[in-house]
Amino acid sequence: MELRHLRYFQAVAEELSFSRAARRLRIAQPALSRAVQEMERELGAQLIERERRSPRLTPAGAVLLHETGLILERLDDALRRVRRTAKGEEGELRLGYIGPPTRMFLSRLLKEYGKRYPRVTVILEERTPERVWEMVSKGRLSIGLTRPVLAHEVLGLQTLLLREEKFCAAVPKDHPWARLTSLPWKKLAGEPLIILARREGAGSHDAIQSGCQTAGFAPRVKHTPSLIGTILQYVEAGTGIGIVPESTTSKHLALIPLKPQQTIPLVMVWAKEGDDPAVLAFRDLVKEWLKAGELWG
Amino acid sequence: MELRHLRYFQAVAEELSFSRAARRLRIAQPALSRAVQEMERELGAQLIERERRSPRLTPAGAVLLHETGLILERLDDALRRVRRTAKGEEGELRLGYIGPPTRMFLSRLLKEYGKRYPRVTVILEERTPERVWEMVSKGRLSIGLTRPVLAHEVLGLQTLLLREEKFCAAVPKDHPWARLTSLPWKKLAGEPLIILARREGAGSHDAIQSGCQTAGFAPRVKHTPSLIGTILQYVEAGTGIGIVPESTTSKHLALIPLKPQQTIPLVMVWAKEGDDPAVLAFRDLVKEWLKAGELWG
DNA sequence: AGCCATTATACCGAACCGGCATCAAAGCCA
DNA sequence: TGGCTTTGATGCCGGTTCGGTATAATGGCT
Repeated sequence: MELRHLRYFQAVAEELSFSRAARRLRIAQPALSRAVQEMERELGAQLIERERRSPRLTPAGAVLLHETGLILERLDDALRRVRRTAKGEEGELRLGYIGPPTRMFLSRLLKEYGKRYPRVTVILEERTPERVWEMVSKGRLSIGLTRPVLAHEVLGLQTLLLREEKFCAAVPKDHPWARLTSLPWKKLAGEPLIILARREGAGSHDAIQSGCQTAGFAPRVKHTPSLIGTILQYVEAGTGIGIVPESTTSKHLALIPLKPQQTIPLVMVWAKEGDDPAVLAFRDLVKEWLKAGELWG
Repeated sequence: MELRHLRYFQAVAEELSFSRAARRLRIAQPALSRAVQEMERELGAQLIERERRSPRLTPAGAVLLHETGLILERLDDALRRVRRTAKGEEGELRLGYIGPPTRMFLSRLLKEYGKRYPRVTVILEERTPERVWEMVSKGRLSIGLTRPVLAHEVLGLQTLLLREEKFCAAVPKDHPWARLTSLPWKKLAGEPLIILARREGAGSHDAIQSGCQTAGFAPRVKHTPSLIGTILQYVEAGTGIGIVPESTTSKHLALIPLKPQQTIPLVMVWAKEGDDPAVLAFRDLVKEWLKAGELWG
């Protein structure tokens, strides 16, 4: 199946006539007949009924016509955007991020960015920390907001530290610990813990493990859901104690910083050789806000 | 530009290597180089930087990769749907309609239809009455809900009368006429009238003209907006008297039927030779509701 | 510096695409 | 009803193009 087939089919389906469509496409009619036949063979479906004088669309043909229109239109639009991007007339910023720790500033940041650079289309992709790294290094994302991962200086990637976050214990508001201003790790020994699944953030998971080890005990992990929100649900249900970064927010729970401080960084990451002005501008905006302390309010 | 180019580019951009991509595509590497070069020439834009050992995407290339993924995915999906439609495993109902007079029943009707035939995808297209006819006759729509137009039996189209609507004068609730239960056309002589633009519904427009002519005067038309809603706005602002079909609803206005009755039909229209089960089912549902009086509540 | 891997170029054969000529079928008209 | 016209399908041919092999050029790595 090639675009040629789609374009030819579209012409025939719109004109409801092979010969008229052929004239419109400036090719001979037999070529059209053959192209449509090829499509029908490949799809194993009749697209056009030709019994009568003027052909009619089958239901399948009607579906295809509709989709074809959208696809060709979309392609046209895409190629136009590519050309304009190459000329620097517009840009695209593909931003990958991890949800919870960016919630505090991301929407504000994007609003400001959109105001300053209205011709840049922003594409958001929420992924796991590792996936963000991988996609940035492959050029699928232009910028990532994520956790550091094990071996990352390897590839031509650069990073900027946005914040060091402390870990907190999350407990119900009526829990005996709820009023504490800090909590030693060793108090968690034996408690049922709820922490993020390792595949959703190896850094976070491992930092917690190491916090416990330093305090001299092995954590009793009860659940490892994939979303921070799910951790909070478990805690609210009284299933155990959640361990979350301090940027987490919750109405019904108390967050108590753990001591000694075990932190996990939030970083911005990008490809070293990026000369995309849209990306440069975003990096600069983040640096500006970081200096002014506006990122964290 | 052909799909081949898009597929090839996608492979290269994903692998970030011509030779690896070539292996994945089971073609030789030079063919790939050529195909990408062709694209770059056609677009007048560099997509991939090849200076270093491993190629990198330019901003334009990144935009194209993103769009390519969506387009190819969409195409895949479309072909799958076409195949399934041909086998009768799923269906598509492309329904064209005019907004205001269908508002009373359309959402209820579609809900019921969706419940009875969950495998049918419904595609809605709101258009002008003429456009609905045209699209049905060309097979772009499977069913139309619209006004009759001048010469329509010509094509192989069939119709079903859903309703004869009277015309009403729309006035503010505090207007002297607001309490009347009917209003003779001739009272409108000299009044500033607000009626729908002719291109949005020649039938409606002409029926109003003929109502005035029969009453022996030429209407003083003040505005002809393209939307019924706009007519209501004008009337609320005290700009004049609106003429609308009785199916119009408004909180702030009074609608007074005009006498002698000048009516405009609402019809369902479809292609005579339609054997699409999804369309058949819809027609039957409408007939059923029409008989039971459920269409108009 | 030399080797290896990767991409670009040159050339060639084969496949494919489109054009022409022709055929079969269906409407249109007298 | 029978010829005329129009439309889509089929067969065949020539030219373009697509992909493969061989090879050159380039850059990274040891």
